[in-house]
Amino acid sequence: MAGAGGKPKAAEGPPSNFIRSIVADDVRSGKHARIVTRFPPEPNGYLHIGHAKAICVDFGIAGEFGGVCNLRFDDTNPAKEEVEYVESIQEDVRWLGFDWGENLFYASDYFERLHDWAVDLIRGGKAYVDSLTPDEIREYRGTLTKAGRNSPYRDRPIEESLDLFARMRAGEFEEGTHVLRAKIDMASPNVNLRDPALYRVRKAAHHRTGDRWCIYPMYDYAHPLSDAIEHVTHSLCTLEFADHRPLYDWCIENLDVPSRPRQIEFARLNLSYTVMSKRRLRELVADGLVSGWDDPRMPTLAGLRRRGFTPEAIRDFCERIGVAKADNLVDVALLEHCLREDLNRRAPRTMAVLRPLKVVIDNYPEGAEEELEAVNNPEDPAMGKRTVPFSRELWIEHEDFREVPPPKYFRLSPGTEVRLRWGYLIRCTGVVKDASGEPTEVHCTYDPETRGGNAPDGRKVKSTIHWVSARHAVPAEVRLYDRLFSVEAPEGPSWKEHLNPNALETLERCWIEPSLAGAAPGSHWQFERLGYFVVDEDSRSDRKVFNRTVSLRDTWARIEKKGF
RNA sequence: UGGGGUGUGGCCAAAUUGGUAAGGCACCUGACUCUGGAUCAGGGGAUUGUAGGUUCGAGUCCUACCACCCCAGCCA
Repeated sequence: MAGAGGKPKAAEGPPSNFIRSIVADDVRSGKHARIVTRFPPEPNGYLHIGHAKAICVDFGIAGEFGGVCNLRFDDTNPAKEEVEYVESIQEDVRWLGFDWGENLFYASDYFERLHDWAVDLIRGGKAYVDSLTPDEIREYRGTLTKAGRNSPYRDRPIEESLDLFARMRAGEFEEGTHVLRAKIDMASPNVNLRDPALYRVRKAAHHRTGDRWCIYPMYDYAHPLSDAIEHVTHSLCTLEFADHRPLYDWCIENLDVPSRPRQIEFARLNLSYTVMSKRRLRELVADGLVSGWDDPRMPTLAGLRRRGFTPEAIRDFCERIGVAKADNLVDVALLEHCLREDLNRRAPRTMAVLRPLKVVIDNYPEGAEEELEAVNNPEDPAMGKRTVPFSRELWIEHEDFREVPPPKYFRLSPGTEVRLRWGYLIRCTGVVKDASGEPTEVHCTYDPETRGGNAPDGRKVKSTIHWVSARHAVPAEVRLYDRLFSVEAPEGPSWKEHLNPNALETLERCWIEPSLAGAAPGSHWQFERLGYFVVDEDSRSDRKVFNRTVSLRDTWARIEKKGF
């Protein structure tokens, strides 16, 4: 309780945004008894983190106001859609942490009703069958600055349109010969209103309706009506559909629909150092530039999941970026921050050596070994302790030794003493090098009095390094991932030239501590001082593969970068 | 040159009816530390696209201008 006179603390809660305000107003005014939104993916590709933003907005708003969010597949174009995608999309939305309950729908569920409404439009003189060719239609449409002209078929008798439309449905016409158009205004400054197509002939098998239909509704017609059928109150979509809103409203106003949804547009997410369009992601997959939709370098949810991202981190990210109407390019560093914050809490710490360098502790008895106690997560004592084996020969990280240490380098070098994490203090006494001068073996002595890491005489050491006992180490493969592109905003026709060639580095000869031998695929671990890693599905029981999800913040890397 | 949308510190993004620029990320410094991790404390940085105007007072209102994004699929 705040003391008398204490200033009221600003209410913590989701940051305000314009959509939340609109919905809150509508709830307050009693306009809607219950809020309904929908997430309407087209099953023609995998979901990416841009979709995650939309999902969080759609489900988030509904959830906040005690409403529901439907998952509705916008499957009105059989030529591009596949069941593989409807399945992956459901998996990804569920993985992200959202539940549509019983509300799984398909626009194709409404084809019959949509068709009947189209007939109503024709009967009312509000739509007509056009028999111009696609090229002619384009020509008649005019340009952005010049009005279009009416099709010669625009005023054909209603009965004739009705007959033609019925025959389109019956499959009597080939694709491109006839199309049903709304009769609106060929001179509209908004080209979307220049008698937009409502139905086209498509003789392709649909993944749900098979070959029952020869005509398919266009997005601009199917979407508002599907929303109305589902009693969606707020139809949230991205900015590029703002120009379509008048058409969205036209459909609703000209038909006897069961409810009046409202479309609201917000800016889509752009992330630095990656691409976000399905077209480009599909191209990366098709060209073999990545291993698939779930390549850990991809911004797809499947890729991020395999990379080791958690749904919690992604949701947190989506909340932090906000919702507005300005074009944006969000720094991927924010995503990484959210990830580290989540993984720091949940990932047990372990030790793994990625680029091994042998250390021999000369004064440690040959053949001896012992178990050292290690804390699993200093952030969470409940995660307990484990034991790690120690012996005379160890692997340490190659970069943790420098024969000639640069300024401010605190790690091992001839004469210096460091702490082995959870182990002893060791002092470097010598180094063995190969013909090219590369260190191959470092010799040290240990101080038996420092077991566990502390010196009885209180002397301090400037650095603690990780290690793995050579005799006990388990071999593993580690895949180091980095950002997919080397430029912030890969654009233009040559966008693929900016792919980061170092986005994947595979290390085949890594050593992990024995406790990691049974790590389950998908489990998250911190390799101390290195980063967060996840067990990849490519792992076999005798050979684990780890993906680096994200590195730890590396102050030394920054010092070093500035220093030289 | 038509229509729609947007412009707030490097990147996102708030700001009840105009009242005197939140917060996060990034960056820098210090403290602490058996991860150069985490954590904590502090700091730099905005004439709110520009120019005018209204007002005691404008990011919020008015005018003009500039910049950027989207639209001419029988894609979504």
